[in-house]
Amino acid sequence: MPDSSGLRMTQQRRVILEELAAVTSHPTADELYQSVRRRLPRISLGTVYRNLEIMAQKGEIQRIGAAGTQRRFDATTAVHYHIRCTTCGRVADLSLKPIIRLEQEAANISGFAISGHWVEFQGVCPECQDPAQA
Amino acid sequence: MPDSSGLRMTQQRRVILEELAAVTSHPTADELYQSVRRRLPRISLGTVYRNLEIMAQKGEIQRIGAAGTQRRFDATTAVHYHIRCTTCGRVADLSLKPIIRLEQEAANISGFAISGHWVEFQGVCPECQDPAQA
DNA sequence: ATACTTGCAAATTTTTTGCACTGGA
DNA sequence: TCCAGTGCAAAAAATTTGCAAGTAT
Repeated sequence: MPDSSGLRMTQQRRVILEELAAVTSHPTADELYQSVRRRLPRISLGTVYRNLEIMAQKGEIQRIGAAGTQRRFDATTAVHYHIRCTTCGRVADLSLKPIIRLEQEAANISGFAISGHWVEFQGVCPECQDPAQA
Repeated sequence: MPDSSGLRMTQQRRVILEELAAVTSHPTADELYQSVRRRLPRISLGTVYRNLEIMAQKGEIQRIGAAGTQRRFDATTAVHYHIRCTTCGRVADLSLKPIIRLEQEAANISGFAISGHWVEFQGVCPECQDPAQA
């Protein structure tokens, strides 16, 4: 049978992807819904959830670890590192060269077929370290 | 002074901590509730949530990234690495020597006061790679 | 045309909270 | 004592799902 991926590039899917790619803030499904809504007022939150889930499954986007309570997403599937402020909860990207070698090591130890990895640093951001300055 | 935290070691807190320390499965609040319940039948789910939250805040336990939908916890606060099967969702510990040097680098780049970091590898576990064998 | 997708709404699941009572230090 | 902590229950938040209608391919 033809067409194994079976995914269609609908307007909703495209806009969700575009909005996600446009920010570096690792939005939650609801945050994304709010911004997508400005372009597609009739889109539903359910559709956003469904698409994020499907695309994450297909590896087109990345589901990142819980910074807080909610699930967050990232359009950059390439391995990259995050840093989270334990005080204000902000999550930022960190331009640190990923250590791919680690994946080989992890594969050897675990027997898993490694597809990627991600790293999150925890700490207190400059603003929260010095409240007066903020 | 000895204890500025103001935390009391209640029976509930102690049992939650013990049960969490007894497993390596990084349970969700509800899973933990189920096991704590066997020892303290009258404990409430709310209490489990409250304690996990408080202890995570105090750094006595670790809140780990969303492996799936729910928040998960880990009694080991030392930096250690996880590996998650993208097929079955299982999360396991990985005995890989943590690269503390990374924290220094991250601190230099970001200006954050780094308190820790964690790494999660994604991949397919041996069982899921070969279903017939499992 | 076919069957993947959507919007809507209801249902679930997960987490938080108010409150009066309890128990640890 | 006295206030952090608890159980309970209700509320809020987050996520999923059934279904009829819409639309990429």
